[in-house]
Amino acid sequence: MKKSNKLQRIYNRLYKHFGPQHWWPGETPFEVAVGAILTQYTKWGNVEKAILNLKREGVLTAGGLNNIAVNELASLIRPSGYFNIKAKRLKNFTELLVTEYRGSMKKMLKEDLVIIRGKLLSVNGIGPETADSIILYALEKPVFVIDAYTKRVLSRHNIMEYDSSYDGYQRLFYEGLERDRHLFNEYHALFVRLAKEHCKTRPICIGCPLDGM
DNA sequence: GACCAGGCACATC
DNA sequence: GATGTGCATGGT
Repeated sequence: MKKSNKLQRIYNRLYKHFGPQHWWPGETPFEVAVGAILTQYTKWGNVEKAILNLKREGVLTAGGLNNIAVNELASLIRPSGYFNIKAKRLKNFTELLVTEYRGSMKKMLKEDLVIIRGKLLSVNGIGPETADSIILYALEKPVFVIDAYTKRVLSRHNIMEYDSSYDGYQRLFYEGLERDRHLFNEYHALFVRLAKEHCKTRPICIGCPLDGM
């Protein structure tokens, strides 16, 4: 069986088992991008509390975050952890958005995928996973997001060494699948669901729908 | 009360 | 290039 077919078969199995995941939770592209930064090494439930605070204060916009004092922003996002460093990261992202795209995610969306990715990666506090989450889930362009869940599932099932590089993981998907943003969106969300329910921190997966593949 | 969570930058060798 | 460390809250 070719690798490419295997990746597609895994996707088919997961989709049949779990159904569509409706990602990303967020009302606007800007909110999705903010969530991508806040969720760095942090549970989503904590991020939701921070986002609610930003909404309540009416600052969940490019202009809002650009104008608020960094220490005030830090206190609002406190529940998401690492709040001082993340406040700076949100400021850095917003600065890029304002200076390069007049504060508009729609304008950002119009630029070439590779150029956008390079600009995001040049922002202090945005690494490959955060950049790709923004590109896939906020801008709806086809990149595959590699996170701790993706790595755990693929390594548990002997498809990749856990410590392989980010690019190495991505290549696996780019070589094996159609470059389709709907597919990449659903696939990554399904990995998260699978990891949370079956491939937990313990060194084996229990009741995994991928067993026997 | 320990342990973990959807990273990233930076220092050091 | 590999390895180690700081950043911090909230749930289990």
